[in-house]
Amino acid sequence: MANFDENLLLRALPRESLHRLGEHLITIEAPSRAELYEAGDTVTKAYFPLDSVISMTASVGSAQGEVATVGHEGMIGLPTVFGTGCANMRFFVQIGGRVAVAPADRLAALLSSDETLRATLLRYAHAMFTQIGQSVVCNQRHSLRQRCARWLLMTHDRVPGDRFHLTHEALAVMLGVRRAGVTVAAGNLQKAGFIHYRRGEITILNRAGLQEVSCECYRIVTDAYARLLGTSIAKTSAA
Amino acid sequence: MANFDENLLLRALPRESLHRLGEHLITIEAPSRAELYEAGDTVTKAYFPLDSVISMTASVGSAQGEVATVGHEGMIGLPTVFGTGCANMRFFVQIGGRVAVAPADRLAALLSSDETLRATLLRYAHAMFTQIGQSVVCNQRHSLRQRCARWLLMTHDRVPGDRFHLTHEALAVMLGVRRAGVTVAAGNLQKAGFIHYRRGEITILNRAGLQEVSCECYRIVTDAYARLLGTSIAKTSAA
DNA sequence: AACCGTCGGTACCGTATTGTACCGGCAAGC
DNA sequence: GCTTGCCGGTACAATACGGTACCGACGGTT
Repeated sequence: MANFDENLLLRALPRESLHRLGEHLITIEAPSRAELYEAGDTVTKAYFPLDSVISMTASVGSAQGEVATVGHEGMIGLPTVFGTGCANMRFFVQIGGRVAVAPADRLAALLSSDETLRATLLRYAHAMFTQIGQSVVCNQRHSLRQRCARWLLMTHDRVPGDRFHLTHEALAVMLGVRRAGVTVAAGNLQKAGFIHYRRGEITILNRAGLQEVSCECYRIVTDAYARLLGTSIAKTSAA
Repeated sequence: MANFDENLLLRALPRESLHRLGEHLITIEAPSRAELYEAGDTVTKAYFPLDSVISMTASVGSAQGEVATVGHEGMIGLPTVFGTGCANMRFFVQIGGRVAVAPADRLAALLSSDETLRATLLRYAHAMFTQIGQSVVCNQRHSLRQRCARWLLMTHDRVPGDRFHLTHEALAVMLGVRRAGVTVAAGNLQKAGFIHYRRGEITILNRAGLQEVSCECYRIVTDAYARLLGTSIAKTSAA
């Protein structure tokens, strides 16, 4: 059983549901840039991040744009919950770490018998809906600086500690902007003393400052997950 | 029973499921700008648009930005399907028309007993996921001109005939840009002979032309709904 | 110690879009 | 008939961002 309740979604399950699902869960180490599945793939496994961060992307021409970020507050494998079984987005490991994995068919079997499990995962689907919906308007209206701060806050909430591996290049892909654009925006945040960068290693120094710069979307989405999970996913202070 | 199968999602239901749900459905006339529900509202009714178009919006500061468009291919009331019962977006009538309405508690009761109904609406949720996810990256990368063409195509697919009521002002709010910006973009499309504008009444003249200008997102989302419904929602030619 | 790939800082110009404003035409109401 | 909104066309400076390119610095490899 171990530490599966490091995942807040699993932790929100009643003891019996978690126990039944836990039978089929194993913990694996997910290296950065590993692919969980591609658009069009049949979903054979459900993933519950423990301290890793997964990016969900959609294709735009030949490139990929980030649609959502998933960490210890959620799961990857909603197609199984929806009963379609086919992913229509790409999922890959943005920040390496541990992930709990279960076979999708086991999860599907449990879903049909365990009312509470189904209810919880459907409520998660709704929270995810809110997250993605907010991102639609966020990309419409908010500046690179705001979105950059938001992304850093979201990621900080999902990793242990205040440091994680992330290059300007990777962040640029996520935000759908140029690498040079991120350098300017992130350099700004660094000058303000909110973060510290050093060759792909970023340290969060001042969350309050980042929240000041970030758009409201950070708070809106965080609140939605708090309602789902009964506990806030935002780090309390850090640095 | 009447014409509820004007809604493609209802039409995709097996005869018995539709019959049971139809018992509780009534058709109403939804006037433009009417509000179905606001963010935070308890969902008491489920709506199935017949020939109207509903906009789902999220708040950005004091304004609202469009997240998704729903027409005869879908429904409004996913919180009931997810079992949360609480809307976290605003829904209002973008283009007036008829809507089939059922009490949310009746739908909820049917969902727990009717496996096929539940499966169909969950598959719809997945299609909606795809639509919103694609919109996230669409707003990241595509020009106003492309998004404008896409919006017009999507709306054209959801209304009867080739004409509908829409001001530059309303379209600007939907796309999250200035009214003057829409005037330029739409004027462009008009000069190209793809559409015709006149005081809030727009006529689609050349779908092929619009598809040429529009981004791929139109096709990707349309295909996702085609897989769900078993039939394409795109108008075949029109003009 | 030399090498090379990764990473980030900076600069240039072009363009899409914003903010703001003004103006003319159509339509409905008195 | 006249007025009053609504609707759409246009203009202009300001800005945010894209495309591209170059360069220096660090770090792992041999």
